[in-house]
Amino acid sequence: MSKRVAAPSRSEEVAKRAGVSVATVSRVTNGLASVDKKLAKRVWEAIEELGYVPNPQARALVSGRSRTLGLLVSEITNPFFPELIQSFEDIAGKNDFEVMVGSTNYNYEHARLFIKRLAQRRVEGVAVMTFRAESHLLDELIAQDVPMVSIDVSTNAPRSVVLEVDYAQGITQAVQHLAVLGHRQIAFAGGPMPHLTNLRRKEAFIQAVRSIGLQAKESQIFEGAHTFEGGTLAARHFLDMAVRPTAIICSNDIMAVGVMRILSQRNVKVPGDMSVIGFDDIHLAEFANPPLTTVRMSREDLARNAFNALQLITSSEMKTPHQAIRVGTSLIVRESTNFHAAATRGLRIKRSSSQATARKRS
Amino acid sequence: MSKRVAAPSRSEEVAKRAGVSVATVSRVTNGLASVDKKLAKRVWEAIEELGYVPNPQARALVSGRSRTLGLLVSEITNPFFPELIQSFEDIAGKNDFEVMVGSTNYNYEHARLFIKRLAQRRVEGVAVMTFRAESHLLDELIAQDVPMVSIDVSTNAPRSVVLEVDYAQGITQAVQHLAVLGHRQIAFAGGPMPHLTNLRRKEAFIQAVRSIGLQAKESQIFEGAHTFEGGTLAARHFLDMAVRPTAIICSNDIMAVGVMRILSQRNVKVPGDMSVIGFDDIHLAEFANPPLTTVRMSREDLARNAFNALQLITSSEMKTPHQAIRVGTSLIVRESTNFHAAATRGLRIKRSSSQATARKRS
DNA sequence: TTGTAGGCGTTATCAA
DNA sequence: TTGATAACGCCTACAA
Repeated sequence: MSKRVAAPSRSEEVAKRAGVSVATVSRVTNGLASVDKKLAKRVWEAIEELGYVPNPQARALVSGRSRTLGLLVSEITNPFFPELIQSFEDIAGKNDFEVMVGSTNYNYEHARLFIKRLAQRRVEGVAVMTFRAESHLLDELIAQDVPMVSIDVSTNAPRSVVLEVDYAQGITQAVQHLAVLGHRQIAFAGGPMPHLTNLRRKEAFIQAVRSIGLQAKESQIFEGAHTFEGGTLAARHFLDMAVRPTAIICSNDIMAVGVMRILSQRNVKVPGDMSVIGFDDIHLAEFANPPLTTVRMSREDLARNAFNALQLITSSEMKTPHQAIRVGTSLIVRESTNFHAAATRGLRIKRSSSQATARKRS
Repeated sequence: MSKRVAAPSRSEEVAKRAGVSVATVSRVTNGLASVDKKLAKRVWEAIEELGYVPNPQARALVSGRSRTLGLLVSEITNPFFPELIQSFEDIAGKNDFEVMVGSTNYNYEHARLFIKRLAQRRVEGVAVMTFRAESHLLDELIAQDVPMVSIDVSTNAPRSVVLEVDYAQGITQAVQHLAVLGHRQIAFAGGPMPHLTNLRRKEAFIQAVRSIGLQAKESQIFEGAHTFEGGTLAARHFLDMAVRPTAIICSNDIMAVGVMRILSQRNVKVPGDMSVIGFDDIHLAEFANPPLTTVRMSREDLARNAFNALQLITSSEMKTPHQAIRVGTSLIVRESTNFHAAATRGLRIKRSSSQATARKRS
């Protein structure tokens, strides 16, 4: 109820008011059982009246725990990340942790500076939520011996955990979804292959296509940039092929939007003439025209798992080191995919890896 | 060069190694002039060799300064904010401040919790970068007597500064841009008027329209939500009017995208049949089809001014209290605006507020 | 169950 | 200019 001004009160004042020692106040605020109920109540009242809040700096100093976590993303302005940041901060906040958010901006120096600040502030753990394997960065963190969780790329450092994204899950759903709609010429527009995540997405695609008995032709796989322009290039490539694909899976939503722009310019209707699928499920996907069918990678899952992993490492000293945590992906069907007239005759859909009938296109 | 592991070194170790006292080490790290050059050099060497980094918690404890700032936004996932957050963190980081980022999520309780955490962590200032006048929140902050900077809504608190966004600047540019293109029936799709920012945008529009000698008819002003759906509603409203506008200015980019969706569905070409202008200049604007002409409110300006204001309050005790800082807006012309065939005959464009010739539409 | 007192790593005050 | 040393606010043996 009461509002103090300026100088926050100290435990000593609380102690005085409650007629106990500061030690008892400390015990109460830390929930140690060994406090007489009556005293505890008096202390809580004093705390309430004074609006006392323990000084986290003093706490950190004596306990050696900063109750601060680091979160490193690629760019805050990349629409994939805000939701991840939000989720991570929420769960961290609920557990009384603050989080320092920083970005690599795809720039090693920029990232290094941030990591330096993390170390200075004595963070208790860092979540490296970037999709480029910045192994130098990981090394830097490892050298500081700070608990770490990363995506896809595992390290052999003792206090680190990796989040393994199951790209295959969602991409397989995407391919099967298209197959059910009658598509047999399915193309893939991927990102730069040096990056592990893109390689895995591509491989998941190839795997998925084969598993329904289709071939994964080289010409139907385009390697470009994960950008709008990358999408336009991919679209042009596929459109100019002798045998046009009837569907394009992009390894990123923004590429898909680029693809759709070119299709629109060339008067190729989506989804009438061409189905398009994205990856990530950023906001943009929903507002695209038409709304984009896409593979969702849940930022909430990523964040929660990252936080929990960090807690695990810090607390239980990890009996099972180098443990990997799986994070799923799943298809979100919107309006950019549909039946394709020219590719109607049935395909046998199957989930196992046994043989399926591949057919020639007429 | 050298990498330590685990336990960071303390100033005492540095002192020992350099053969000085901890006091001298402190003087060196804080750049106090009164240190012998030779000694200082020895200290720096020791610092380097040990990889010593001052413990910020201890520093904060004794200095009473947390070197932490708070940043409150509406939602991190709203594409307007990430750039603002990024800029704010960058400039703060460069000045050795950390920042705690939180969101209201348009939910008072959620915001209150965040503010509580800010107070607990003893932030030295808070930037309230939200566009709804959450005056309760401001009061909460004021009660804690923490330096504060807010947008649009000024308080009479001693240690607070307001950032006055000059909506009129960009909106006037937008209206004049349309006028030059021959538009005379210009409509405005605004957000909920209870919010000061929306009111100001609308008033800026009315002012701008009048200043070029046109009337601002009630029917040409739509009040809706700052959402995609809000845009669709606005578009329907305007499309169904007896005298259709030839251009629509939206007080938000996402509305503009909603407007364009309906236009596309009704086969109204943008910009051929209808020009559309947004507000904010979020990423989405660039990727819209066609790319959206919009009024940009610079997040970088906002962030920089907010940070500087906070510094000002904290340091110089502000000789001029309740000072307001102006932040400009400006038109970014892309492809959603153009000449309108049916509205060709010239308008006299003028920048001053003198009379202009208004003409009847034929 | 409670209180006393030492220490966490710095900075700031005072002598020297 | 430098060095002891007392804070800063809290936690945690250890004693009572």
